[in-house]
Amino acid sequence: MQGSVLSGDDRLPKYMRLADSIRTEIALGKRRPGDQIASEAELAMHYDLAPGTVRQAIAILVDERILERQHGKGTFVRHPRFDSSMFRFFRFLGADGLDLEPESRILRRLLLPAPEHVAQALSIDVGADAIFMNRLRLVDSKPVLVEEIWLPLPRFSAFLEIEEREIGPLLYPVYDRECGQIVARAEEYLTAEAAGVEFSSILQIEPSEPVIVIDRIAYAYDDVALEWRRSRGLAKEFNYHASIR
Amino acid sequence: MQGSVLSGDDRLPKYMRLADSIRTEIALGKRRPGDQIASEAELAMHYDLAPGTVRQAIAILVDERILERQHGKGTFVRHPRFDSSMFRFFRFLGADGLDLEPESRILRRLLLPAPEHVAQALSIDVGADAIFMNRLRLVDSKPVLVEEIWLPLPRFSAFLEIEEREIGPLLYPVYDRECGQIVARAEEYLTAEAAGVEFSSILQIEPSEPVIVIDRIAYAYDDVALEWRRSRGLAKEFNYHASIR
DNA sequence: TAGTGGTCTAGACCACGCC
DNA sequence: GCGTGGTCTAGACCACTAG
Repeated sequence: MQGSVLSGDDRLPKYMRLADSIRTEIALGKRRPGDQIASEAELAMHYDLAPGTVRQAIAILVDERILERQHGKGTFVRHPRFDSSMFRFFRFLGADGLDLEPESRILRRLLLPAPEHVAQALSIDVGADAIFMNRLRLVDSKPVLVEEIWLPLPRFSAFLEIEEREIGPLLYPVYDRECGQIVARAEEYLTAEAAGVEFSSILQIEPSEPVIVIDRIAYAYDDVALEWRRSRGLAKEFNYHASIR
Repeated sequence: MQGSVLSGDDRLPKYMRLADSIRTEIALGKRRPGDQIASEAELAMHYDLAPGTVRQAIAILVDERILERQHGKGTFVRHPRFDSSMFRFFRFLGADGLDLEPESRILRRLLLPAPEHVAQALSIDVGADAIFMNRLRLVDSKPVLVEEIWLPLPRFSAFLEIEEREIGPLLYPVYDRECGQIVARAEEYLTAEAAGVEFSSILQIEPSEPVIVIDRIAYAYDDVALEWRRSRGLAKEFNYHASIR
């Protein structure tokens, strides 16, 4: 049992360096969502650490929602599942009172020069070609959400080639399957404005009606920005809940 | 050092029962924000626990933002300070580009029968008398926020007697000082709507302009609901940020 | 029954803040 | 120098899951 050595700055605590090491493995794709990682005892043996130190490292990653523990089974790379997270903001109820996954209709998908705010978020050059996509989300054939989505090249070049019928309402599984890009977390910025002429006609409301605007930047495990998205939805359907301490 | 015994359900882990016990002490007011709690070694001695078990208990309360640890100094009851937390949503910048604490002007303060949604949130009877307060918040003498605030009786009866000039822009310190009520956490619900005639005239905007509506229920350490508040502010000034994983 | 994470013990030594 | 929390060790035993 040749004790492997922790890499990284040895002035850092061992539990941090072990957490970094596991996080990096996941970022590199050596471990994928759903995979089981080595048991605490195995990790302790492998890195020549006390069990408590290993637990501390895993606790960090559980807290970051990168891993999840299942008592009696093992520790697993967590499935990030917030593609349909607009449900955190909007409730789309069907006739039966149940949540509906809005249908998706792609209006445009093409290469365009990235505007400044997008380029900056995605760390690409202003004016460099990027994939732009315009989607409409509908419930009962009624539009509820418009999305503008930007994806950087060459990371997502495969995305332009996919047939439209292969793209369902959930994009992040497509990014993973077709482009090998896993979205691990996101930052969202929220505001509200009057719909205005452009979006009121798309959303079939009055130009003066308020819409919620949600900007989202999605990141990979290694903090590379993968997607910029701006969604506009009817304020009427919007309700957000937050706990503060 | 006669070993005290942990109270509570002895089927629960000891670290949870210790955390409950400390939390209860704070809820009862035996420990107040800013107070230092016993050191880990003292707690371990007092309850006849291993140091690691005590650490685990404290970690829970640190995670709940009830305690905070300061290396080399001790562990303290945290000061909940989110009265001015509208800053998490709205940025009110002065001419110098710095954050401003909006001034506060009380429009009304009186006893009224509680409407249903308020009564439910505060766990009082519908129609029972409660304190209602209407405030306007201003920056550079321009209105930016209107608030409707409800407080339950008899808990807050002293609040009606306070002179208006003693009530500053921050209410929670007043609740503590004058009524002995400490706000420990809150739940917020956010939506947007057109201002409408009533609020557009107060906020000096067009009735069609969008406003953000934030409902907040504030709770004590023992989860008793202390305050119901609805704030309306200019959507233009609003920007909210959230990280999701 | 074997293997996993969850709880708990009983320490040692280090790093920090303060006097 | 002293008391605090932070890191780390080296285990034991319990509770849960699965074959």
